[in-house]
Amino acid sequence: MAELEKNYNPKEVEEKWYARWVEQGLFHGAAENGGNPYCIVIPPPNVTGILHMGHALNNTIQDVLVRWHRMRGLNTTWVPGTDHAGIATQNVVERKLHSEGKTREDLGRDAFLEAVWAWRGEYGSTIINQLKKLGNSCDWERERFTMDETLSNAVAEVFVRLYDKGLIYRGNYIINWCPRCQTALSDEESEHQAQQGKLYYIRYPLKGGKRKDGVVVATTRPETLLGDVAVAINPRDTRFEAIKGKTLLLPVLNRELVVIEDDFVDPEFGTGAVKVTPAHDPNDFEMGQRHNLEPINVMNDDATMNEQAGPYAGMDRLACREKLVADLEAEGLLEKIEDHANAVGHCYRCSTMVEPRLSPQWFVKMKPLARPAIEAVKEGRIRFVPERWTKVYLEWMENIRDWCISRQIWWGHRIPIFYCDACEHEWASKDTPASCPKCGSAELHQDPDVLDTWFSSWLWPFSVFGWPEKNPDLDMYYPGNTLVTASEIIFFWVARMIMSGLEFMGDIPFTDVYIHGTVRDDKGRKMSKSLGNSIDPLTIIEKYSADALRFSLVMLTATGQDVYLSDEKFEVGRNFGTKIWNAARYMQMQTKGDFPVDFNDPDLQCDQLSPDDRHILAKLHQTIEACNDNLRRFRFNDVAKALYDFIWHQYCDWYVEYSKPTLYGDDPVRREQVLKVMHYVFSTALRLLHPLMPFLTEELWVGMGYDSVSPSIMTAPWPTVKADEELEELWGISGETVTYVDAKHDLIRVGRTLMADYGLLPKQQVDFILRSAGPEQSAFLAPDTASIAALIRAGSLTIVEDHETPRAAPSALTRLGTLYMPIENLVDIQAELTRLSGQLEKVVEDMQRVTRKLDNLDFIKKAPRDVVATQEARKKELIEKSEKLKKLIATLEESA
RNA sequence: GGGCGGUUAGCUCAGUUGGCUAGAGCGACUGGUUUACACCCAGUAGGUCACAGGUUCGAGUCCUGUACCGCCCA
Repeated sequence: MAELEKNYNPKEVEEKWYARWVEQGLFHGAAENGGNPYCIVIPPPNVTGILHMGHALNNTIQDVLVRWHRMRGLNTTWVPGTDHAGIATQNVVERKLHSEGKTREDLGRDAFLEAVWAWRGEYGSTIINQLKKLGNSCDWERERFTMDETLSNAVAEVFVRLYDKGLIYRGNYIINWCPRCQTALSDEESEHQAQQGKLYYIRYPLKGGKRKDGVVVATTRPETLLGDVAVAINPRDTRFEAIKGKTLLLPVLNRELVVIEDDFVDPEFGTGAVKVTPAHDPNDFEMGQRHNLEPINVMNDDATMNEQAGPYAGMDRLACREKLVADLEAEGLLEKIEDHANAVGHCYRCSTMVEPRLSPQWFVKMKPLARPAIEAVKEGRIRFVPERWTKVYLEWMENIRDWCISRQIWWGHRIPIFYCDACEHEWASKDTPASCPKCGSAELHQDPDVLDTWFSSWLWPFSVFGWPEKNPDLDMYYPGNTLVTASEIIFFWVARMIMSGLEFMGDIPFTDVYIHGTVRDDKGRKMSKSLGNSIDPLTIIEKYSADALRFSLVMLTATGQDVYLSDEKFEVGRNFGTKIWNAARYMQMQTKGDFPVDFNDPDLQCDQLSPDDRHILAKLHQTIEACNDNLRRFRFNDVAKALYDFIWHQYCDWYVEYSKPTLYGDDPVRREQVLKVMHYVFSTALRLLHPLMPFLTEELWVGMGYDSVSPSIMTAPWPTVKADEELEELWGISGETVTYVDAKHDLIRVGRTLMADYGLLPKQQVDFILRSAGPEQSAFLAPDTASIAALIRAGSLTIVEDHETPRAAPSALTRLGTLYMPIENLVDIQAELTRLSGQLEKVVEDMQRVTRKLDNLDFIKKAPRDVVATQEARKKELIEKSEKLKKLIATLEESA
């Protein structure tokens, strides 16, 4: 056993162990090892990503699960990797090119892609290296990238299958267009942001009529009126009889507009008449289809106005809005402008305002895929934790819309659709064809677009294992067990993985979806680079250690609730680590040299165990049970709390303190027993804590010599719970003993409080007297007096029987008896009377409350028997307490 | 507009099937150079459980409504 240093050095320790674990292949799971599998696939971070607290929380939870199951002996793998983040990565590389004065068009497609791969080679493992700093026990041999050959193969395979099945189609619909990224986005990638906008009321004149004969429409986007082809009213709205069937004139352009009647129009909104712009609004598009209207697109790709916008051609959409509004006002056609709160879509990658726009894109037909995925969750084959997310999932799935999967960028999986230039045949093919299967022409071209990154992510649970190729890994690890993620990604990813798993594997991808909270700053704001409020996990690791980061995060994060963080909050974890380190140092000082511990068999002598030994053993087993229970229920903060309380308060505050007289004493038999108990308890606690604080626990595992039985704590067996009967038989642990020790702790606290109240210091060696509550208590107490006195920091403790009457002294009631602190010339009788009267008052109040309950016949009749019994016992206890207090007060008054 | 979450000690939050005498950490205050630890030890103070009704023998917990904060969807 190497001597532990006075101070724990996390940085050195963490680097050392991580390297060794990887070197020894401890993170790797393989099908050929057999056994029961446990598999988690990581939510792949963007290859452009930088570690933030959300990742830290997400990965810590996964690592806790993985380490726990690995210790339980399951064949465990946690597959890591990154996704190629099409838009984000392309943006990064384009920005870089831009700074060199180049565009991607200057390079051409192939050279540009080479540049992206080069960028990925240089910077793509940043986030992976950061994940390693957290201590994640990912199966690095299985690291995957969504653009890897096998994963790309899976993407093509899936595309072709869906295309041939008729579930992928090309269509001209309104999509979300990002003018900055110059690509289509899916509905999920357009983030609605609330903003204070304006509602413009614009008069559309009646053709051939007077100015006043027109109709006023309200719009939030006046610039789109240039693409108007109609004005719509609700057929039941009687206010517009005068214009039904008439023709209106579009302001400025004087285009002729028909008046249509459509149920979609909400008579309550604006004036009840709305402009119809089929090329720039999804609802208008549908109305246009119903009424056979020809859409007019008035914008270019970059959201400048095109030639259809007449005099506004070439202007940016917002500049156009400004100019147009001014022109309308000049013409007297602007009735009014109102403030109007609305939500506008923004690009999830660059936050540019999204433009709804008519455009030919590729879509996946989702309804058929959704059906089985809805069933899987409804039937409970997949479970959301916390459960409330089930509803969110089902709601979305039941109203699912087709998925726009084409992107007008270069970085990503190119759509495997080929066109014959000769016969215009269109088909999907995994491999690049040499000729048209229909007419044999070699004049072919491939669709220029690439697929949405999520179109590869949704295959992740099986593509990482080499699907569609059949292999043992896929058999072993699919379906996986738990998916750990945040709520933001339920639609993007979780729902789609369930659909793809069922469609292509014929089985669910995982059984549990654990949704953790969002990490926020201490003011409740989402952490973001632009707000500058992020806390960098690496800084925290530097300052407090990865273990501290992990433990604090888990301790602070209640199941599924958002967590508010600030720097100081990580002190909890650091302090806890230091506490454990010092407890280990204490044990090592006592052990002096190697002390063999077999954690499977602590080899204790039952008849040599004290109540305190039994008490800590009982609490340890309660803690194992609490850990198991809470881990199973994904209640990680309760796991952290149970361990914190056990190690710090039960073990360090009580047991270690209790051990001192024995370990510094001269009874070799007792000494050995206590040391064995300590090592058994400590080695077990370390294993329980390992998933939360992997580094510290490994360092101590080896440092304390426990590696003689199991070389690494990572692969040491997870502690097993012993049943109460077994504990009793093996070590004589009974409820009575545990109750006694709990009561003893109270007694000691009460003694300390008396001393503190009187400002007495240990060096004053106060002699306490305890009038025992009865012979049973006396029997328990007899061998403990010295240790109790030591823990109170008193000079001595004398147990006396009931009939003896101590003289007036500060005193307090405990379950084991009445404690007196007889001190010469120090008693302030009046102060002591006040103190005791205060206590009596409280007892009387409690007694009244209990009595009121017990006097209530309904309570006696209807409450369960044990609840009534508890109240009766409590009443008895309170009566005794009040009598004793009265007696104490009387004694004091006599001596006053 | 629809849905979800939150409101408990000065702060951050637990509180699971109603039995609570409402807990923890941090902070505050008092004391402490006890032979593991001041990143520590001992002790103390601090709560109308957002508000209003209801159900119940019994409500922080269940139901209805209100207010405020936050998130998601339209």
